[in-house]
Amino acid sequence: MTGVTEDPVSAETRRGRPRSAASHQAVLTATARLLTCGEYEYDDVTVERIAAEAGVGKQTIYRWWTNKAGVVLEAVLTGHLRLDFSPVPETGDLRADLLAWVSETLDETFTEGHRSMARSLISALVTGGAETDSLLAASQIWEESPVADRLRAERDVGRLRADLEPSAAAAALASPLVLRLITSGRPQDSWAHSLVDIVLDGAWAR
Amino acid sequence: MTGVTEDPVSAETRRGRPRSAASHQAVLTATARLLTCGEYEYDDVTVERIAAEAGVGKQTIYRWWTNKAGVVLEAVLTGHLRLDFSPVPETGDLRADLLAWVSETLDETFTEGHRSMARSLISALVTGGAETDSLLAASQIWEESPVADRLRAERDVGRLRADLEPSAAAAALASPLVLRLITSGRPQDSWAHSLVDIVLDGAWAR
Amino acid sequence: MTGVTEDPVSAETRRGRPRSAASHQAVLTATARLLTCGEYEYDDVTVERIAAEAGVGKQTIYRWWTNKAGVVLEAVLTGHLRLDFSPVPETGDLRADLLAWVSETLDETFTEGHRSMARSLISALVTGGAETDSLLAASQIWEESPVADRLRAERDVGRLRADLEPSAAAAALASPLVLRLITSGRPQDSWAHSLVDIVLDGAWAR
Amino acid sequence: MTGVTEDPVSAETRRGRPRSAASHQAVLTATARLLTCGEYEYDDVTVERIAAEAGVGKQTIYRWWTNKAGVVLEAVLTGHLRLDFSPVPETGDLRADLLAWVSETLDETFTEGHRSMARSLISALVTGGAETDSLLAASQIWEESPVADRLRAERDVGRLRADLEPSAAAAALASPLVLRLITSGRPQDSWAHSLVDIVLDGAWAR
DNA sequence: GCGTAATCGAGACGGTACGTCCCGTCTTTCA
DNA sequence: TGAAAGACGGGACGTACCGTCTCGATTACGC
Repeated sequence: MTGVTEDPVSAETRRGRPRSAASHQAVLTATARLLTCGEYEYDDVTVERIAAEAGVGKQTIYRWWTNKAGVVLEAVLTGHLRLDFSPVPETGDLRADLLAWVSETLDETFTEGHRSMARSLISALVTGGAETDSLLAASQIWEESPVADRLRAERDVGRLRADLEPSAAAAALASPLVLRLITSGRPQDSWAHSLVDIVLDGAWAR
Repeated sequence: MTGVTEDPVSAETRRGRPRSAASHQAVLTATARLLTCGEYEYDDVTVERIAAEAGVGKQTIYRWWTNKAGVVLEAVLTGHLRLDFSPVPETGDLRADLLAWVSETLDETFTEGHRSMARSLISALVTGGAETDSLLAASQIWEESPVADRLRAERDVGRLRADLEPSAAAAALASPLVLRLITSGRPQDSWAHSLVDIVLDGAWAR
Repeated sequence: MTGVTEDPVSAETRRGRPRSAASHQAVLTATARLLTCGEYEYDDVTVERIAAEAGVGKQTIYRWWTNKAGVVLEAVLTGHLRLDFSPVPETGDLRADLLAWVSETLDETFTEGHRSMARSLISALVTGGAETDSLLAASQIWEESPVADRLRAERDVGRLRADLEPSAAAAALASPLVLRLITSGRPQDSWAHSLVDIVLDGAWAR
Repeated sequence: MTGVTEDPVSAETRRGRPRSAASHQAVLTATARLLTCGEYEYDDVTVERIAAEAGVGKQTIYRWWTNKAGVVLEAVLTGHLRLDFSPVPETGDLRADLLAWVSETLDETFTEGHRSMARSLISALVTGGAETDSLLAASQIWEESPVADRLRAERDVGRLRADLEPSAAAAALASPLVLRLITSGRPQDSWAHSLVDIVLDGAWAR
């Protein structure tokens, strides 16, 4: 969407003060819009296109970010572009909840829109260089995920091992899904359920 | 393994000069050589450079593959370019072996060379479009990993649950490492060890 | 007429399958067809296109000619591709006849089809190298033109100077038209008529 | 002189950074330099080489001209690249002067360097398409030639017919030479002298 | 009448230039 | 005076042809 948007907010702010904050926002929302519209992959979303979509000069983008990866990454980390992990259901039965979450996640995210966004995020990280790494490092992505939160809660009420590292467990569960998401196709449900079994029960024979 | 553009119909009676398998191979080995020499990242390895290194015309590359990503990906999947996972030690103590493997993997692969290659692989996947997906889908990358092999062996002698899915367990262990590898910096050893505990013992309190 | 690369020695005892005269003809007619259809300029008529149009292998063309210029030139010189100079009218009044011829030539040839063909011929000469030069040198293009014929006839009956070189006079009349044909647009009739006056009357004041 | 793609409308209020006249000039001088240095023919002078020689991006060339032919043609028509016709001697004897000029022109220009440049010019014309035609149409190439100038002067002092069209006479003299220049080899001096006789004396018997 | 040899159409080969697109920087004009 | 517009130098892309080469199939001649 381009021409129609004469945003009243940006119209007023344009007067006395520089539009800087408005432009900054416009870039992030434009980036999110382009990436979610389903028409463009990461590589197709050029800086020029973002600038045009945001109604912003290219230089304005380079004033705030070092490159496209930074823009995309900030769009993700600030929530303009959500890699929407579903919330974990709360039936009281942890295994059933996790199984439900995995299934839902697979169903929800194995749509082209979500895959494209995940790829974009990874691309941004991969091509972004050192400063994007630090951006992500500060984001505590696993620690704040719905899965980690749930596992932490279960541990705190004693249902899970006291020495459990919730972020590690969440990573063990979610990382394989993410890798599958950006690479191969949707895995079998049985494969995903095995994952839950492993994380909960471990591999040892009893 | 033939190129991604290979057509089963053409197996009948192809007219004209047949495609040169030698050129095909030369491209893959040249790609591997460039990516391994430590001098170039994925983006620095241009199609023209590959062609020059392989002593091949650029058009020949585009005759076999749709783009650079396809070339790199096939180089990986055919083993010309190895993402060298360390072998798992065999002391008899599975936990100790996996811990050792994780530590070694972290040490070995968190060198710029390995990270670069991982980034290249991911870039190829992410920019490659649909046909690279199918290439990877057929690759059984986790099923063939040293970790999956070891877990399968342990299961077969009864030390691990009979219903264990080795590839899922291997994914639970390795995927988080891969994601860290291509994104943030080297994780703490303690974080990695938590991962081993989860995969072996599970999360449940005893 | 055989191709420029034809070797008289080889005509005697050639082994193997003889060259196909049919293919040779097909190439020339295909070249003429492509160049006259109005769709292609000289540069657009590639060897590949000629081969396809003629239903002939590319190598067959290179077996007979050294390059495209040779093909086009032979097509012209053998009459497959005619640079149709109109005949000169024969009313008995030389000046009127030449004026009429000039006007008709301008009208007829300043159509895109003819211009394109003239350009093609010139291109062939310009890009063709030494052997195409000799081809043309042997063709006596001005000596055989309708204008030269007419001037020669008039000279032989004593109406023109006995020492007149008909080919030079024809060149003086036709060359400016050809150059205009391949470069600028149609000249004024008055400009063309001045040309006739100069060739007939000369420039001296009387 | 502005480029062929220049648009009169754009003269009003152009936004953004204005086009660099310096780059425009640099391209033309670089083109002339390459074509004059004797090392390259028209086909050897690639757009990339021009850009490099001019210290200019390739895109900048395509921003001003539609193709290489346009560049070369403008270089010629703006005098950056001179098709150096010799000046006509001034002994007072017009016939002797023109004969001398013809001989000198033949000697001077039938060197590979001049032929190469003439071929380049013709190639540019022939491959340039419609917009190069208009460029040339406006160029008055014959009207400004040394020969036309001399003829005009002689007419103005009454030695040549008052109704003589100098450009037509110059064309009658020079065009045959140009055509010979780009096609066959150097003509006989006698042939060239016949040309002068025709232009001065005309063809009629006296 | 059977091999030998050169041709045929077809199309891939190593090259090279093309014209387009994008990067990240710069230089204007406008509000 | 800050930002939009857009040209700049640079460089990779994917396409189109060039002229050569290699296929299987075909077609003549000489043995």
